Amino acid sequence: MSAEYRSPSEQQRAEARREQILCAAATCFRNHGFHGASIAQISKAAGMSAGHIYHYFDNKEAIIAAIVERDLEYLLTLSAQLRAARDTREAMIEHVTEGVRRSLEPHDAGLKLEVVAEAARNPQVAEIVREADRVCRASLATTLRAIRRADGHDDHEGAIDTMVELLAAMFEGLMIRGIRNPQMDRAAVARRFQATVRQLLTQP
Amino acid sequence: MSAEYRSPSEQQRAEARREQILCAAATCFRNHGFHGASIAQISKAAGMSAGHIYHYFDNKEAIIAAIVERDLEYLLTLSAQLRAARDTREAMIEHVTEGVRRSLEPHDAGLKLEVVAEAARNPQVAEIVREADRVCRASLATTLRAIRRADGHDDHEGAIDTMVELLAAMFEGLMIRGIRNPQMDRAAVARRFQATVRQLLTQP
DNA sequence: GGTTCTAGATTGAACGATCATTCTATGCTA
DNA sequence: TAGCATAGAATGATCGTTCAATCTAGAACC
Repeated sequence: MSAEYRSPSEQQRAEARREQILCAAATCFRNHGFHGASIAQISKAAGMSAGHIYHYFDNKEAIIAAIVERDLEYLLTLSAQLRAARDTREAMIEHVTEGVRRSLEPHDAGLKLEVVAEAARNPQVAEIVREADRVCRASLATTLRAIRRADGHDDHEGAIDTMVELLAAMFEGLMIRGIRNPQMDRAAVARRFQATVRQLLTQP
Repeated sequence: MSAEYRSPSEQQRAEARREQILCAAATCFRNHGFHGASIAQISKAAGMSAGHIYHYFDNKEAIIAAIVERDLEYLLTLSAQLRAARDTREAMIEHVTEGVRRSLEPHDAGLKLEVVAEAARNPQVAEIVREADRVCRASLATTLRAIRRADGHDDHEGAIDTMVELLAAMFEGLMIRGIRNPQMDRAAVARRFQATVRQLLTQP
């Protein structure tokens, strides 16, 4: 077998191994934080030796970076789905409940907050996070513009971007709320969010 | 000097020492995270030996807990100030700009996100955070109820709590937005936030 | 088809650094 | 001189990372 050639099954196997490490690392990071989780813990969770992890990742930072990069696709596929809907505005408003539920999922929220906190102090992570956010904002802005145009509104450039920021702040803030106040009335909050989004989309 | 008695100057000195440690620790936690910051770093930043820190705090966790407890008063004094204003509603809307500015302050936001991320995994920190949040929510709810009553609205119990959650999510979410998208148009976002808060307060 | 060979997969011990914490000795103040 | 404040060395654990040794699965040859 030459040094360059890799059989498909070998590539698959390597990819599966990487994924195995990333899943284990995500769990450890969620439970102990980026610096609180050790390679020893991650390797145990991934069911392999500590040294072997270094065959797939240069160092611990590279694992963090890889985890951050994985989480981009959800909002993109959502945005595409909404645009494909018959009535994009109502589809989006309809989807608010699901968005609230997702933001309150402690499983997802914990890791995402960990990532943002790390981005606040680690320039390498910050760059990845900001690029991903840029892509998501652009996608959401396109959807929003389509909705507003369909309703006959002609917003200037910055107005759409500001709507995107408000929407993002609401749902990202909800991740924090879920941790700070786990007893909140989720159904009532979902309804209030829905009403607020509707106002935002339909205002003159 | 008896074991129990402490002169006022001694108490002051001890309190100043504690504060010195907490300030240094806050800086270190903000820059490196809770687990990334070491006692050695904190002691160097505080200008004292590592061992001496253990005269004032049982362990590293106790420092974290003390830092979390310090950050309660801002929202409480704000809430009281608003209620003391001639027109509480307009005072609150007026204050949105300042609130947006504060949420986007990376200095504050970084540490607060670090605290919330820690609360998501550390039950001891979670308890402190949730109690502080409970107090803040109650205070904000009182202010909101006063505004709504003054305008002749009679909201049922849960409605006010849900408004509080939406407001909190917006401003706490803005801390995340400031990290994920530092280039956002802050003035435009502030205006949009102001309009949204106004709609929230004046709706039927 | 069975044997040999080989190169990547994998392990676990070893490394030096650093961690939180403890302890002892000394400085200082009243 | 008594007792707290303080420093800094010592401790044992654990950290991220490296490395030499072993395993294993398939290619090559007979």
